[in-house]
Amino acid sequence: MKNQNHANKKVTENVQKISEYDILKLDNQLCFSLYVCSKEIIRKYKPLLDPYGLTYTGYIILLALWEKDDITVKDLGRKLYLDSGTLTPMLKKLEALDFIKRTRGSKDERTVYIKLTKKGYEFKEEAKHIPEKMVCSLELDPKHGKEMLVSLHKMMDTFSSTELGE
Amino acid sequence: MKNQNHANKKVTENVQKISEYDILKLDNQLCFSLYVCSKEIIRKYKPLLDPYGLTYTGYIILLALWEKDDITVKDLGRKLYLDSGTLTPMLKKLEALDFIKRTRGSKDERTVYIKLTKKGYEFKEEAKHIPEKMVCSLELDPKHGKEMLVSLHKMMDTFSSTELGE
DNA sequence: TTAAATTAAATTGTAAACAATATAAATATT
DNA sequence: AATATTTATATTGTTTACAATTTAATTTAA
Repeated sequence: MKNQNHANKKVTENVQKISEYDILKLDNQLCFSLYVCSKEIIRKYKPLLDPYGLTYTGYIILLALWEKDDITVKDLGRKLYLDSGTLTPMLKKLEALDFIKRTRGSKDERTVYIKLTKKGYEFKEEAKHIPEKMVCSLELDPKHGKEMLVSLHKMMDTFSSTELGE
Repeated sequence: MKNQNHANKKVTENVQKISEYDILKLDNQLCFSLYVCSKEIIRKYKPLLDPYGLTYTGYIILLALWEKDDITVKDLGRKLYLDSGTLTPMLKKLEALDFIKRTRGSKDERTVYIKLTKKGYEFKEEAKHIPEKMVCSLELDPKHGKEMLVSLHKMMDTFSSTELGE
């Protein structure tokens, strides 16, 4: 008990005075660390994707298509949180690289369907090794990684319900 | 026991077959959710920062300066994970808005020191309300938020040690 | 059935970010 | 001291991303 008291006192001494401005400190800002981590991880992807002529954005488009092929630009945008202003040029590039094919819907001429080509489909086999390499280079504790995923997905749910709502 | 067996069987039926490709699913990719969350949160900052002529990047530069004023471009870049290609034009803009002042070091003419102006310093008072509003709009469980911060900072440490190392 | 409103994708213009390079100052080497 | 190397910032060119607008097709309302 005595000991505990003593310990507490020590802590109190060392503890920094909590200011009303603490909320403005970079280290306390979730968005800043999300922003830095995503940028830096995407930078780490670069050397792994470069050999295939892919950028991170091209890569996540393929990830989406491997889960569900033959999807409209709109649905792709909903899945990836990207709009046509970003997707249209990106998809043209992926088509030029022969990963995908874009075709106007016959029933509704406004929609454009995105389909994987043979090359695009088969690239999945090669791509399996990309996340493996990334996990290594991040030296991330898998348990914390999973917890983070859960929290981030909760957050993402609030985004889609407010803005891109259905 | 019998019951449990039965339950297990049911679960096994419902459970999706785990494939070697699961690692490629968007929902399992940490980077993708970091990327989406940071983008979407930054989007939420926009209406809060617009009235002051600030972008998110300008805002985090001010956050850094409120913690430590009179800092070189290099140190600012280290803190914010940004390079001079991004910072130089950004800092010129902040100077034009009279938030900061840029002055060449007298001892070492290569360095540029960034100092808050009166307006820049006083804006801190106003800015206090920005993160408060953000936290609300994110409806984030504070406990999960803190856990996430810890994990993200661990990750950030690995970035700086490898690339920008000192 | 025509006019108005909505929708999907494309386009245009702009800002952020980075890679690569340039410039100029400081430091190290010979 | 003169040259080479390193360092800090600036510049240039390119890509990603988004907001805002346009175009064309579809749906709704009159």
